[in-house]
Parts: sequence; C-alpha cells; structure tokens
Amino acid sequence: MKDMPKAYDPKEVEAPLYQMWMDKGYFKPRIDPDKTPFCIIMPPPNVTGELHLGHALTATMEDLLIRWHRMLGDPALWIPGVDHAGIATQNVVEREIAKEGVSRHDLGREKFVERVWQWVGHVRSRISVQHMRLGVSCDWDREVFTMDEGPQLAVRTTFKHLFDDGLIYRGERITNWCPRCTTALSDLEVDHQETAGSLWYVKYPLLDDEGNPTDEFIRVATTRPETIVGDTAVAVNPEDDRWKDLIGRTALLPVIERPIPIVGDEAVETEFGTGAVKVTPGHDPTDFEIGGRHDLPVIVAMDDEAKMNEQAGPYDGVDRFETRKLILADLEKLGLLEKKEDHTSSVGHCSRCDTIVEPIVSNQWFVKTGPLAKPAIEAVKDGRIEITPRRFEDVYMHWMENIRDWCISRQLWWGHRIPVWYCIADGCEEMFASIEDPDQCPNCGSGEIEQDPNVLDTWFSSALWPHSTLGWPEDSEDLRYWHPTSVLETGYDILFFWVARMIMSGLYNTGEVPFRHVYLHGLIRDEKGDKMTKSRGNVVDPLEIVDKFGTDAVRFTMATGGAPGNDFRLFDEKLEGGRNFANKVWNAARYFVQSASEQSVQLPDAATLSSAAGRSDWPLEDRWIVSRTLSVSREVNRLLGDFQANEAGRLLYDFFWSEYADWYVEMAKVRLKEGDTSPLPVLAYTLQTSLRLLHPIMPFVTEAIWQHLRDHIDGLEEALIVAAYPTGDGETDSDAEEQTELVMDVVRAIRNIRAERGVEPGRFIEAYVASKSAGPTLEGTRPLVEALARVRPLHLVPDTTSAPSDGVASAVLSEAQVVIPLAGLIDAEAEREKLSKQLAEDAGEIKRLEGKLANEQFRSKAPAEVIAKEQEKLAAAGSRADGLRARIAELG
RNA sequence: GGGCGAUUAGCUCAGUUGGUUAGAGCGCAGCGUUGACAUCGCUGAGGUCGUAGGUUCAAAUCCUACAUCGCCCACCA
Repeated sequence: MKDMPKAYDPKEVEAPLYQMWMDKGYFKPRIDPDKTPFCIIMPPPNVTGELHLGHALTATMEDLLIRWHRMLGDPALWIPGVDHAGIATQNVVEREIAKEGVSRHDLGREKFVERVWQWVGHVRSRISVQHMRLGVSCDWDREVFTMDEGPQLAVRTTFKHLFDDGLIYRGERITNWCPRCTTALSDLEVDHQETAGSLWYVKYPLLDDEGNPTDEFIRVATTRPETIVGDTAVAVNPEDDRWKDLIGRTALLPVIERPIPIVGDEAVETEFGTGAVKVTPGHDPTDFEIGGRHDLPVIVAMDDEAKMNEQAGPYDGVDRFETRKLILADLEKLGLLEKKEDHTSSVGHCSRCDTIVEPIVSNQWFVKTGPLAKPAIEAVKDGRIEITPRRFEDVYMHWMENIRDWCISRQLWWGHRIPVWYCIADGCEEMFASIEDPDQCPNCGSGEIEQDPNVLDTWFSSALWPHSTLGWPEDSEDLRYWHPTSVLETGYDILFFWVARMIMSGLYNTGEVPFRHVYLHGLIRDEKGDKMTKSRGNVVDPLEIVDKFGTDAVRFTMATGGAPGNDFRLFDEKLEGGRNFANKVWNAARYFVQSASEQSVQLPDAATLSSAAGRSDWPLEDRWIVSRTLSVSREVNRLLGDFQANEAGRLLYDFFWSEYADWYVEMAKVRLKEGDTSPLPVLAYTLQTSLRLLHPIMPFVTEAIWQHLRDHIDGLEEALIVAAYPTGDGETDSDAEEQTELVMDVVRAIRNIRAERGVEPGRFIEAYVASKSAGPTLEGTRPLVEALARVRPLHLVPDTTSAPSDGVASAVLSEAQVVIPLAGLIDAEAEREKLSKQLAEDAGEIKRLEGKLANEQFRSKAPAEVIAKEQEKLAAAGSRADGLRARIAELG
C-alpha cells in the first residue's frame, strides 16, 4: 500500500480490485423509490464460444454508463446474461461431436441436447471470466440464461398470448431453407451475395388445344434450370404483345413432360430475359406468389438436404447442383437449350454456415408482425424511444414499415420447443398452445398428444429480454422498479434482429417500451479495415490485448476510438496510447503521493472551492486549474449524457495530460521545491476529481490510485467505484484562465527561442518581458516564468525601450513582448526574416478581419458576440503587428 | 433498384445545434535523463477539410450533383 511502483502494472492491481468490488457488493444496487433508477440489460453473448472485441466494446460502453450513474447516486442495475443461440450453438456442438465421429442423429435428440448443456456449462464460465477481466460491474447474482426457467416461462406465455390473439399462425409458406442446417431460416438470417452465374434460355414446346405437340415454343430464361422439374406454369406479362396471345395455352415441361398452363401476371418484367418466366411455386418466392394468384399447384422437388426427390423424375436422389448440370445436358440433347448468357444475381447464403439457401415451401410457424410493428413505430416516432445516432431511426422506420411476417420455427433440437401440442387421437385434430406441459387434449380429453418437434428462433426469446430478465410474466418488484430500462446498448448490426423485435414484443407484453434510449455502437475492424471473422483469421481475443496492455488501456481505446455509431479500426498503436495514458495517470498520482509524504492533505473546503470570490486570493495557477476542473467536469457529464464517450474521453485525456500534468504540476513544483506545501490541497483536489471523472472509463488504475490516496488525502470515500461523480457545480474563473494562458504563452515563447537558438537546456538566460496590461499578472507569476522557462534574471518592463536591441531574439504576443539578449547566437538577418514572416501573417489576418468588420451585412446580421469576438481578434492581431514592426525597426 | 455511412496532416481518427488562424494520437525533425512518468519532457515541420456548384454576413459543418470506398435493404426469373 505504501509504495507505488514506478510503472503502472495492471496485472498487479486488476484482479484484487475486482474481487474487492465484488466482496463489498458494490455491483448490487438497492431499490430506492425516491431515486431514479438506471438500468441496462446486457446483450447476452452467444454460448457458442469466446467473447470477441465487439463484446468488449459493449462491455466497455455499458460499464461506463453504469459506473457513471452509480457514482451520480442513481440506483444502477446491470443484468448480465447469456444466449443459448439455437442454430449457432447446435452447429458448434455438432462440429465438436463430429471430431468424435458422431452425428447428432447417432446420439438422438435427448442425448444431443445433453451434450449441448455440457457445452453451455463450459462456455458460460469462460464468458464470465472474460467479462470480469474487462471490469464489468454487473450484478452477477442476477445472471440469466435464455433457457432458464424464467425466460422459458416468458417464452411460453408470449407464444400462448400471440397464438390466442391470432398473431402466430402455422402455414405452408415458402421460406429460406438451409440444407446443411436442415432448418428454415428467417429472412434476416440469409446473407445475399452477388454471384456471377448464367442465364439460360430454354424452349418449352407448346401444345395445341387437344394436348398434342406443335412445332411452336415459348422461350423462358432461368438462372436455376434444376428447378424446371418443379415448374407448374409459364408466366408472361399480359401487356406483352410478343406473348399475350399465348395466355391460356399449354406448354410441355421439357424432360418431365408435364403439361403446364401459360398464365398472365403483372409481376413479369417484359424487359428481362425473354419476357416469359417459368413458374416454380415450390422453390421461388416470387413464383410462390404468382402461383397463389393463379391457383397453381406447388411442387416441392427437393428433400431437406436439397437433393432432388421423386418429383424430379430421372433426377431423384441427385444433389441440386449436380441436377443442374444433368438437366442442362439433357436440354441440350433435346435441342431445347437455346443459349446461355453471363448473369450475376444475388444468391442467399445461410448466415450461420454459408451454405446456399434454398427457398422451399414447408409447414412453418410465423408471427404476424404487422399489428406488432404499428405501436413499435409509434414509440420511436413520438420519442418514447430515442435512437442514437439519430440516423438509425430512419433505418428502423424503413424496416418496420416494410416488415414481413417472421418465420419463428426451426427444425433444430437446441432451443425453446414450440409450446404447441397436437391431438393424435382418432378423429380429433386439435392443435393447441399451452404454457404448462399439458397431459391431455382439451378438446377430446385424450392423453394421446404430441408436442410440436420444432424449436423457436433464438431471437424469439431474446426479443423478451428486457422484461423477461426482470421477472415478467410475474408482476415483480424488479419489473415495476427497473422497467422500462434506461439504455439498450448494442451494435448497429443487430438493430433488426434484436432491437426492433424487443420493441415489438416489449410493447405487446408489458404495454411499455422496453427501454428509453437505444445507443448503437459501430463495429470494430482490424488494421486494414476488414471485419473480424473466424474465416479471415483476424479475430482478436479481448483477453489477449487485456493481458498485453491492461484493461484500462483497452477500455480507453474502445471508448475513445471513434465517433458514436462509426466503425473503427483497432490495432496495437492505439492500445499503446491507452496504456501510456494509464501510466501517466499513475505517475501523476505517484508524484502527489511522494510530495504529500507522511502528511494527510486536507482538501480545500467546499465553500471556498465553489465560489470564484472565495478563491480570489489564491495563487493564479491554483485558481486556473480549479476553474478548468469545474468546466471539464460539467462538459464530461454533458458529453456522457449525449453518449459521446469518445469526446468525454478525449477531453479528460487532454485535460489531465496537458493541463494538469504538463502545466499545473510543473507550476506546483516551483513552490514545492522551495518547501512550500501550499499547492498540495489543490493538487489533491484536481487529482482526485480527475480520478472520479476518469473512473467509468478506466476503473482499475483510478481505483488503485484511489486506494493509495486514501492514506494521503483526508475524507475520501472508501472506494472510488462508489464515490460521488463530479458535476462541476461552482463558479469558473475566466480571468484566471485568461491570465494563465498569457503566462503559458510567455513561457512557450521563451522556450521556443531557446530551442531555435540552441540554448543549452540547463542554462538560465536573461530575458525581458514587456507588457503594460499584463504587468501585474506577470509580476505575480514571476517565479513560474523563471523556473519553467529557465530565465534569470527576468526583467519585467512596461515597454521594450529599456531592453537591449542588439543581438537579441524576440517574440511578440498580443499582450506582451519577449526580448532575449543572446549575443553571438543571433543572426540579425534571420531574426528580421522570422519577425517579418510573422508580421505578414498578422497583416493578412488584419486585412481579413477588417474586411469582415467593414462589411455592412456582417455588422447587421451577425450576433453581437460574434462581432465582439472578431473585434477582439483584430485588436490582438493589431497589437502583435505593432510590436513586430517595432522589433523590426529596432533591428535597424 | 432504393437507402445509409465514409472521404480532414504521411497513417489512424475527432470536430453534434454554421461563427478563433481546423485539432489529437502515432509517425517525422531537432533538443533533453541525479527522483512522478523515456509507457517521458520541450520545441517544431506538416492540411486550399474528395470534386463542382449553391444557400449564408459567415460553410469541414447546411443543400444539389458527381467521384471513390464500404455497408444495409430489395421477389427482377
């Protein structure tokens, strides 16, 4: 506790501090009816494996908000959770057992699901450890799994309500089918990829009225000849002069030799292909609709692995792509393949396994989304839910307004089983939904009932997350207090998958919005800007960079890496910046601890601190840093409230490093080196305020320092995690800020001359600083200028007449002039050149400003304060120019 | 086919209600180490804010086109 090592070592402090926070129960909020709760439900990571950087970003942003609110005194609840991730997890476990040479069918449903549960147990603990390493201050006792009893009940209750309300239905519809996962998918689970392919022109012979062959043909164009076997019509646009006379006639399907009608349908584009399209209602969404309009039969010609079935005649049992080759060859032989063109089209791939999706008609369950979408649209429109960045509201609206029914059944084994039972007793065909497992048919009383074998889309349970984690469907105290939750924070890539559906089901189940704010963060990419994916092999384990740079470095980099909602690239150089900052904070604190030595420093009293008048007799630099601390505190709160963590982080970085460490601490040293301990209270004040401000972003280094500081500063709370967050209440002091800026400018000007003239760094030099207006300020800070610029003696004079003019270097500020005798180092010509260059710049500036101020339009239309500002700038530039001219004249 | 985002210093990025001479980190150049920090300090170089118009007293910021890159949505076989 006594010694602070020279370099901040995250490994030393992180684990014990996290343990301490847990042991003290700081992550667990108390319900306080008099306070405004702040609640975030963590997006549950999939139990498919490890966390990735996206999760680290989520954890960082949410923990930042939670810690901020906790310090503000709000009851702050953060519920962690894990998602069973139906299809994804099933795939992962299938791959696992495949290593043992076993398929899920070998095991059977029950055994397989057992294996998945084993996997879940293993992965969950790994995920928790990763989260803890990131410093998340969530309430671990409330961790929820989507397959837990509570969420199970919520799922069944929701299903039952929707079912009874007629908002869930079952039907033979065309859906996206993954032949590898052998399940239906929702539209969102299909990735469309532009793929180069071919467009084949095929001739279908026409039959006459008696059904006899003719020598006429109708020519169709298709990208998928293998589906010819499922054709049940040819469609043409009824306006198309080339073809419209054929409507009502019959064509003969090649190879299969099935007569099919020619129908007229508006959906057919006359521009594309031949203007005639083969209609395959069983294997194409558009064709399914055309089929519906013309009452065409639906032929499904493939099995669930996309091999052709008995409907495909000669191709029975053959894979779909093999069939394509065979059928093309057959058409060629028959002389019916007219030509082939290159054609790129977008081909759907399974988002889980990348297999080409097959549209297939099958019996699936759907949520009727229209009635649910309406209130969800309203909630965003009327501002009950705000989405940040704002542009995503439009994206949300567009999707919602064009929403299509949601296919929720999956032919999987892992997931929430659909709570629907069928009576298989003779003569009874009852189908019913139930929350509890039923033991008999409510219609006929028979015990011969079977549950639907399918499971629900994973996102069905995720959609209930904000209320199901708080106890719904029970009317729990948690639900009443914490719901609606405050912020839903996640990546913009799951706006539709998750956010939109939570809003719909939240409103449906609870009548309330599930959350007030949606904050969507960007995606983390690698150094080249590529998305991190397993197949690219550029995935980074968060623990890897946490081990290398420390959690705070990772969090700082995540929080400040980019603007809200924008993607950003992550690489080591950025993380080094974060690590260096943590080290900087550590060392600045270390300096304070050393300076305070054995004594425990008393912070300035609150009343004095908060009033500028109360501070008026303090040294200028003390007044300055306190004023700056107040404005920075205010600004940080404002930015965090606007979800601009990036700007808040940058502001704190600049404030702490440039203003506190580089300037204030260096100024404080001037007194401290004389044995004057008067800066200690202000050092203590600024340091501990900075730590409070920084804690939500960098919890470990700040808490570690805090625990050291408690021995050196009086009255600090027992732990920073529960200390009060500074809000910047108190008067700032613009006079002190301006005067300090002047002092810093003078110091910089002298340093600049020294560097340019090659004066040895250690050497003290004589300098003249001339100023009428700033005389008293400079007099009051004489020791600072002397020490920081290494000047001795320092002559403070009203004007430069008393300064030497030969062999001097000079700098001209608007309020002061610096003259440094450096005989021997000065080239008069170079000096004149330098000053003239500056004068030219100032002259340009003056000209610009004068023009602007002379402009009648500007004077009449611009706000007074803008005009005043421009006048000030002009005065400053004028004053600089006068000074420069005088200096140049003195050079002779 | 619609929509969105990006385009600012060599690199990575900020710049959120239009108003300083456009900023930071890294990199680069020069100088510097007997106690906070070389994971550092000091000084400096470096940008006509993608292009072309427009609105305005005032544009990196608002509008319109265009270009390049990326993403999302969409049933053109």
